[in-house]
Amino acid sequence: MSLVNEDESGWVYQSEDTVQTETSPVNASISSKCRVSGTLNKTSTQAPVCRIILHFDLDCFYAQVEMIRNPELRNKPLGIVQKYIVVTCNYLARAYGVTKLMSVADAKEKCPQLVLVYGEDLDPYREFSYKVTELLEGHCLLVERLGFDENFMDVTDIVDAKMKQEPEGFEFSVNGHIYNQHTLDTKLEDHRRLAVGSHIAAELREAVRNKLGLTGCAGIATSKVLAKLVSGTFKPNQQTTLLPESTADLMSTQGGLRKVPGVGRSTAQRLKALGLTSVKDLQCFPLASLEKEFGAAVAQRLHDLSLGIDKAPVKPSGPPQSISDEDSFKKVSNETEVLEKVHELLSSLVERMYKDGRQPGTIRLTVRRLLATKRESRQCPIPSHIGKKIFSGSQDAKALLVSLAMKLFRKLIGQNTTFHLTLISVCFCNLQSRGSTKLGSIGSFFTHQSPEKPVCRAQSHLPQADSDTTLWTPEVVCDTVKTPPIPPGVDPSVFRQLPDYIQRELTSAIPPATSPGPLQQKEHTGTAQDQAGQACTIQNHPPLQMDLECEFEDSLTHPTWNSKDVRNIHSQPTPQMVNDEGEPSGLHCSFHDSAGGGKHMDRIMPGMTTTFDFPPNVDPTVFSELPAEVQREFFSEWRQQKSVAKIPSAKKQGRSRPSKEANSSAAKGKQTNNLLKYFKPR
DNA sequence: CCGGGGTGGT
DNA sequence: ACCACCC
Repeated sequence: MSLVNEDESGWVYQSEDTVQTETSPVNASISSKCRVSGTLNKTSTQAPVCRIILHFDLDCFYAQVEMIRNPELRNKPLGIVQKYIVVTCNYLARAYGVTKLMSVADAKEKCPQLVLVYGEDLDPYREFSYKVTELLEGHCLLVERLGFDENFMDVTDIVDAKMKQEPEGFEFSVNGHIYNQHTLDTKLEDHRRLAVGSHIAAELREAVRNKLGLTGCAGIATSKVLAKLVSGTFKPNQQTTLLPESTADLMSTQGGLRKVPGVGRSTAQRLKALGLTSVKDLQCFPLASLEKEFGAAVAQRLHDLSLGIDKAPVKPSGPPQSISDEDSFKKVSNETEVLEKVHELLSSLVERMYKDGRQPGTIRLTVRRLLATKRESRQCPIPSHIGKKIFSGSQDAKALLVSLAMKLFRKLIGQNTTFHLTLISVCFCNLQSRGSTKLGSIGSFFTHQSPEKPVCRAQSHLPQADSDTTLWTPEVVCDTVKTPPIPPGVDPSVFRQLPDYIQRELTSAIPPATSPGPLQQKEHTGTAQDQAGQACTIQNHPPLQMDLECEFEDSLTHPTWNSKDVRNIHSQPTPQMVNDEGEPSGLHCSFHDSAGGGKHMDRIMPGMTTTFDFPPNVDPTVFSELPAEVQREFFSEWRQQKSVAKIPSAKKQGRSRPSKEANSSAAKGKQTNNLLKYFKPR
């Protein structure tokens, strides 16, 4: 990037950051702030100042999404599980000591009543994630995603605009916390601008909460690193503004170098080898010495970061650069199994790719071998005739891609070599926008939508009435409890440190000592090596989720099923609708999943008991012994029957397309009957 | 390092 | 193709 940027206003912003070499690094970080020297060619009276950067970080995002999808989970300690790992959990669970990336066994030990939900299918999270980004983009186009649950935003221009509007004697104030309780000095331009930024952040958080039902934290600062680091100061659902004078403090109070975004595991190791473990160590380390280890560019960046200096602009993310799907497992060691996995992955991928509306130019296959920490990959171009088939939704696409992927696989593994894989991943990249030329470079955002409709990058897991309707619980959850007893199993010191409303939620979550609903523990009649160490119930998450997943999956595996139907069906029910359906509710049956159930179910630890929405006339034991394929097919068909029975019509979602092969319902019906007969009705 | 994703640099 | 980084 060039040193000089010119923005629309005619200002010339020039970075002037030769400060690092100065005497005290700490002072440097303060004085260098975000100083910009403005040379103007327009009428203006003031020197332009620093950028105002916001960082948004949703609170335990996956857990929030699951609590929206199934509000019954709201007042329960909840963990989201992938394979045998609790990847995240809500705050109730955290109060019991459950943490991110804890094993299911450990988590259950900390919190026996922990409710677990499978989170291996990322579609719902991806969808909510993009909804958040899109909402932010509605206010300012400079939005950069970081993972699914964080966004940066450069609101400098909005701040500038608002500043101009304010009357002369306007009283500036900061919304939310100020880091270190530093006092706002309204005589300082930077302070005023940050104060305005804090109000923008508050508005945006409110919008996200009102429109999407999601809470999160925000950090307001003058650079991305600082905004990010400061946003975590007050944790759930709060925001913090960093005034530049507190920069050194923020940086030096970071636990270790690993806390600085940009310093990963390997960099931290190398720094440690140089004797550097704290942020201050790095700040004080001579740049020249750093350059010997890392080269000039990286050294400079690291040094900057240690001072909270981050010149990286907020880069609008736009639509994703790649779309991938992966699966990990204990063992895949023959080509047939590989073929199966690749088929599964591509089923989901092709559908996602189609909904995206772009055409992938490249496919990549990645594997991880047993005991290998490294991954290996091979990639190749996708012949454009195949790419077009994906784009147009042709059912042939998948088979062609599977054989392409298998060629890549052989290139990786060799001909008749033995192998033991623990992961396979397929990735589409080099995504090309097609058509819709008027929309120009952002065309990919909008391709394939009906003109008035913005893109559908995501699918349909959102509650239907999308405006301000109430799915989530209001802010005050339970006012009635004044001095709550501390729930059993909770560390009292931890408990007291929790925010008030969490404490209230926690206590209100103490089991009413009545009948164990479907959410309660179930015994398991353990089989082989019980990896989880103990029985646990994974919340079915259905009825809603099974509806969604089964039908979704089915649409991909069934050449005969027009996927348009699928979108219509699964976009229909809202979570509440499903809940109060009063349906004979398909008893919640549990069975050992070793034979597989829904997507990915077959790879869960053997000892785990799984709760499903289950047809009443089917013997679970018999069912569990069926091949996974058959189980899956059965489920989707059973679901489909239920859905068809109760859903009159529906609209919306996804790319609309010509309903060519419209009715294969007949075929489906037949298959269903064929499958159901395995279970001898009545 | 686990998980299922993503990004960018060489 | 791999490496680093992020969540």
